Amino acid sequence: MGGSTAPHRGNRHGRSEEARQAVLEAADDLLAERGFAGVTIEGIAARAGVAKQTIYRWWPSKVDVLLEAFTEDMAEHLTPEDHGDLGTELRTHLARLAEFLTGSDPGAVFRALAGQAQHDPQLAARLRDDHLSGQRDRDRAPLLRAVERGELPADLDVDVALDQLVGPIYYRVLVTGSPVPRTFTDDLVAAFLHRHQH
Amino acid sequence: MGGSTAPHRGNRHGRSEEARQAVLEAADDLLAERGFAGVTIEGIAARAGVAKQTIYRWWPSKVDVLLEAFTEDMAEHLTPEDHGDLGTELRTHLARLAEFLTGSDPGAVFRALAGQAQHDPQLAARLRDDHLSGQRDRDRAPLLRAVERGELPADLDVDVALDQLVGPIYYRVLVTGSPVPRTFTDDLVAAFLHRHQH
Amino acid sequence: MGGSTAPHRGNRHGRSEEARQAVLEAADDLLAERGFAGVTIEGIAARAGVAKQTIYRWWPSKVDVLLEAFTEDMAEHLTPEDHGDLGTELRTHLARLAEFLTGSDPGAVFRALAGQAQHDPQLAARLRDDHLSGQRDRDRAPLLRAVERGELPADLDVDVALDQLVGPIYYRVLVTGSPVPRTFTDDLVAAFLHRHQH
Amino acid sequence: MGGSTAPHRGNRHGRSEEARQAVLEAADDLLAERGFAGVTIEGIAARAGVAKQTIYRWWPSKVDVLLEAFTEDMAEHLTPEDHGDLGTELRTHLARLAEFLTGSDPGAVFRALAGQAQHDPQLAARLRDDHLSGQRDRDRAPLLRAVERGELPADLDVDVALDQLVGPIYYRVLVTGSPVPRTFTDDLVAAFLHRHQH
DNA sequence: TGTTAACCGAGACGGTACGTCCTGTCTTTAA
DNA sequence: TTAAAGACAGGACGTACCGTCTCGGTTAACA
Repeated sequence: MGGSTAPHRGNRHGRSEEARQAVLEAADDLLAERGFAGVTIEGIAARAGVAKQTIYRWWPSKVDVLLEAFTEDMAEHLTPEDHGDLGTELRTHLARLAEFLTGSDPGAVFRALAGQAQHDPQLAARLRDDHLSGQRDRDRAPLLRAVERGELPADLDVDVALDQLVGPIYYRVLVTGSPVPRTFTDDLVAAFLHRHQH
Repeated sequence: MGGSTAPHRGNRHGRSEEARQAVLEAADDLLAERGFAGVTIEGIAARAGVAKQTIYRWWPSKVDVLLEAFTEDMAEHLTPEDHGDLGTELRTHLARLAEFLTGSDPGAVFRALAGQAQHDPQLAARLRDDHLSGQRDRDRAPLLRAVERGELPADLDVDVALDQLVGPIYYRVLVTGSPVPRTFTDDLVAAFLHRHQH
Repeated sequence: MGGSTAPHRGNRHGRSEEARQAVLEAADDLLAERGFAGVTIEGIAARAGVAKQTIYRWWPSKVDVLLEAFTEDMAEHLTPEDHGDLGTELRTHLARLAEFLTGSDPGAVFRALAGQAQHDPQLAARLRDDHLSGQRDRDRAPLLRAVERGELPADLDVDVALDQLVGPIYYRVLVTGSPVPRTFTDDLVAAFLHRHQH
Repeated sequence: MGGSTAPHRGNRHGRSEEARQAVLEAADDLLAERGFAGVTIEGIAARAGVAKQTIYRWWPSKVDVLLEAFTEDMAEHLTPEDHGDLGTELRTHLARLAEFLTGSDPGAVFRALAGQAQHDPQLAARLRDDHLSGQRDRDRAPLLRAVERGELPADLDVDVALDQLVGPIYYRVLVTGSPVPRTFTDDLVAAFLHRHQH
C-alpha cells in the first residue's frame, strides 16, 4: 500500500473507498450469519454505517454487492500450478476447488450467487461471463499444457473433459450436499487419466 | 355418486380439491411467467381466486407450494427402463434426465427449487430427502442390475459412479448453462463403460 | 350507533376503530409537541402502534389525518346560541371564536391546516367546502334571525357583513399574531351595530 | 457599496451577484410552477446552475430564499400616497393591497410564506418584524395624517382601526379564497368612515 | 509576479421520510 | 370445518431531499 491513498469522504474525485470496503464486509458478514435472505440493503447499510443511497449509488442490487465481494475474495485462490505432471496438477487443483466450494467463506458466497442465478438469467450470464469464465480458463490450463506435452491426445475436447472432471464436484456441492473428500476428487482424476492416457 | 367430489366453496367436509389445484397451477404459471421472485403468496392467492389464509392453512411457505407442484409433475418422468443392456439403459436414461432438466416445465421448477435450496439448508435437506432420493434410487437401478448380471464389478462404488455419470449434466444445467446434447450424455456413458467394463 | 360497535381488529366488516382513534390521537399529539413538520406518517404509525399501511389505507396523506382529527374536535364548539338579542349573540359568538382559534388544541390544528392550505389549493378547497362552510352557516344564523326580527335591514349583504365581523379576528390569528381580547371582538360588534342599526 | 458590483465569479471580495440573482429567480419560478412543496434546495440549485453549498452559504433555509425574493419584489408596491383626503387614500390603498395579495407574483410568495409561518413561529416572528411591520407603518400613515388634520378623533385606536380595515381582506385571501373586488374594499372604507367621521 | 484567500461548481456522504409491496396472523360471514 | 375476504402489525424496498463535507478551479488583492 504505497503511501497516501488519502481517506476522503465524499468529494469530486469519486467514491469513498472506506464506505466501499465497509459495505462489502457487511454484506459478507450478513451472508455468513443470516444467509442470503438475511442480506438486505437496509441491513448492509446499518451494519456498515453507511447510507442506503450510498449503496444504491454504486451497486444496482444486493447481488451486485455480493458479486463484488466474491470477486475480491476469489482472485487469489484456485490458480492451478504448473508441475509438469498432469496427474499431480489435476489432483491438487480439484482438491483445492472442492475445498474452496465447500469450506471457504467465498465458497459460501458463490453458492448463494449460484442459487440466485437460478432465479435470474441475467445474473446467471453475468456470473458466467464475468466471474467463472476466468476460472474456467485457469482450469483449462493443465489440460492444454498436457496436450502440448503429448500427454493427452491432440483431438481431446477440452470442454467436455473439464465438465467430466469438475461437474461431479459442483453436483455434490449444489445438489446432493455430500462432502467432497480427497478420495472423490482423486478418483475423478484417475477415471480421466485411465480413459485418455493410452 | 360415490363420496364427495362436489365442487364446494367452503364447507364442513374437508379441504377443497378445487382450491388446491388452483393454487398449484397458479404457482406454476407465475414461476413460468415471472420467475421465482414473481411467485408470492399474495400473487398466487389473487390468481387462484383463493384466500391467502387458505394457502397458509395447507402450505408453510411458497416453496412448499412449488415443491408439491413439482412432485406431481415429476412422478411420471425418469424411471429408467429395464432393457437388459447397461449401455442402452444408461444412454437412454441420461438423455431423458438432460431433457427433463433443460426442457420441461417441471425442470424449470426444479432449477428454481435447487437455487432456493442454496439459501435455505432446510429446503435443501427436504429436497434431497423427500424428492431427489427417490430419483436417485431409480437412477441407481440400472447399475445394480448390471452388477448382478456381472457386467460391472461387485465392488463398484455405485454412488461415486452415479455422481460421475449425472454430475456433469447437473453442472451444465446449474452452473455453465451450456446445452446438454445427446453426444454429451453418450460420451459420459462411454467414459464410464470404458473404465469399468475392461 | 346504538349499542355495541364490537371492538374488532381487522376483519371483513371493515376497519379497526381502535386503530383509527390511535392514529388521530397520535397525529394530534405530534402536532402539539413538534409542530406540523414533526407530524410524519412514520411518526404517527410508530406512536400509534400501527402499521404505515394502515394509515395509507384510510387516509391519503397526513393532512387528511389532521383534517379528520380536527373535524372530530370542532363539532361541539362554536354553535352560536339564540338569545333573541343580536348584540349579545354576536359578542358571545365572536369571543368564543377568538378563544377557539387562539387558545384551543383544535384551534392549533386549524392554524396548521390553514397554513398548509396556502401551499395546496385542493386542501384549501376541501377545508372550505367540507369544514368551514358549515361553520360559516352557523355564523350566519344570528344575522339572519336579526333580519327576520327587523333588527337589521332586509337588504343587508350578509356575507360582506360576516367578513367584516370575523375577518379581523382571523387576520390577527393568522397574520399579526396579536392577541384577540374581548375588547377587540366587542369593538367589532359595536362597529357593526353602529353602522347597521342607525 | 458604491457603484459597480462587478460581475465577479469567485474571488476573495465577496459573493457572486450573478449566483444570488439566479437563486432568487429559480426559487420564484419554482414556487410559481410547482408550489411551495416543489421548492427544494436541490431543485433551486439545479435550476439556477449553482452548487447547493452556495445556497447554504448564504441562506439558512429555503424560506429565507423566498423571504429575500419577496422583499425585493414588495418594496416598490404598496406605499399609500398622500392625497390629503382620507377616503380617497384609503380606497386606493386597500384596492392596491387586495390586488397585490390576490393577483401578483409576490403576493403568491407572501401567501406561501404566511402559510409556512403557521408551522413555524420563528418564521412568523421574522415575517412580522422584518417584513410586515414596515408595511403596517405605511398602512398607518393615512390614518395618522387624518388624525393630524382633524378628520379622525385624536383618541382613535389606530391599530384596531387598521385591523378592521385590512383584516377582512386578508381573511378572504387566506381563509375563504373569495375574490376581493373593489366594491368590497370600498365598503370597508365606507363602514370605517361612517363610524369615525361624526 | 507569484501567493494566497474567498468563493465557485460539483457531487459523495450519513441520514430521514416517503409511498409501495409482501409477509404471516387475525377475525368475520357464508356455505 | 373450510372457504373467501380483507384488515392488521411489521419490515424491506427504491426514491427524493436534507444539510455537511471535500475537492479542484477561478479570480483579485497583496506580498
